[in-house]
Amino acid sequence: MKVKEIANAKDANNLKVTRQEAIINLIENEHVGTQNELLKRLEEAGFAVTQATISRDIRELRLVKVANPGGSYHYEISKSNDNSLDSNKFYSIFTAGVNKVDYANNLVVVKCFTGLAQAVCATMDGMDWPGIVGTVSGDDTILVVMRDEYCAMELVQKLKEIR
Amino acid sequence: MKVKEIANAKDANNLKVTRQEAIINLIENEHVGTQNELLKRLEEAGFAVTQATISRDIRELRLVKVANPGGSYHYEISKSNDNSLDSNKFYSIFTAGVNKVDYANNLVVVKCFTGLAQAVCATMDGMDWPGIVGTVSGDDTILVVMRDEYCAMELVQKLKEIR
DNA sequence: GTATTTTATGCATAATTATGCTATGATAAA
DNA sequence: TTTATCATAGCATAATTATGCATAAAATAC
Repeated sequence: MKVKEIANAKDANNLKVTRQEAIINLIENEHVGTQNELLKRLEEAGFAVTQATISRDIRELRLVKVANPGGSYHYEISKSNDNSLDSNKFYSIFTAGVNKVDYANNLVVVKCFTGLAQAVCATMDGMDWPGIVGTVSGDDTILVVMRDEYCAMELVQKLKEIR
Repeated sequence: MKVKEIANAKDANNLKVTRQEAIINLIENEHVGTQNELLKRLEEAGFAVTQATISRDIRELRLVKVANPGGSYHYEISKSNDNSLDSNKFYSIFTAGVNKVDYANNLVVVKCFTGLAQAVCATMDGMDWPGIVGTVSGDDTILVVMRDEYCAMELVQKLKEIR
């Protein structure tokens, strides 16, 4: 295979990717209500595709159309995408960021290295564990409110196993 | 106004509400891919409406259709962090900002849309409710320490009424 | 090299969803 | 009471979105 062909291939491959990136950018920065609107915006940005392609992009990106309070619609990134947090990802963030885990009553305290609490907390929220009523995190500490003391104990046990 | 009329009014009013509750239930428990599918399920559950009505329900409930990894689609509840407070003058900061309220023991956890916890917390502090010992708020969660569990329960009840 | 498979996309159209108009019944006002 | 206003939902249809089929180009296999 010639070098130029490789280049073309990469360009072609990137085309879809960059277009999809552009789509995400667009819907994050303005209210796009229909695929045709998106089509026009993309055209302006130099991406000439048909509505069919955009429909497929939207499926691949798992974008969703949601109602505005006013009655119109706009596309946005599905928040359920963020939930696709596999345990592996959690483990690495957790082991990297957590210093100490303890509990008192129905409260679990997760001590993190400074600045990492937010990240670890977000990851923990994403795991959607049973028994968690809510979480607050500061700079280096996460406070996890559990339904009861037993849940707290269980969680601490689980977390200690991970480390 | 006669008693019967009141009853009818309430029934009529509840019809939409209970139907929408049924819709939420349905989409949470099985994969509903289209509004027609939903229509059939609702029929089975005793709600005879047309697709148009379902479309409107979906708009009101702000449900979204999202792609499954397999290529099909299903409806789900939007986890949209709608921070567009300004767009809706009808709602108070509380209804706009609060997502979920729960408690465990003497702690009340108020889950807010990201970034709104501070604002909501300030509003709550200003209300000067009885039984509140103190509040802490992170990015999206407020932790309210109550005098005791009974107070916590009461507060949660009050907050749920507001929403 | 050629053949085969895969990927991206357009076109036309099917499938799905949203909405203007209207009717009906409830609520509020006069 | 009578009239006006408001909310719900059906019907028909417009608007929007998804997809089967075809094509081209690229990746892979032979």
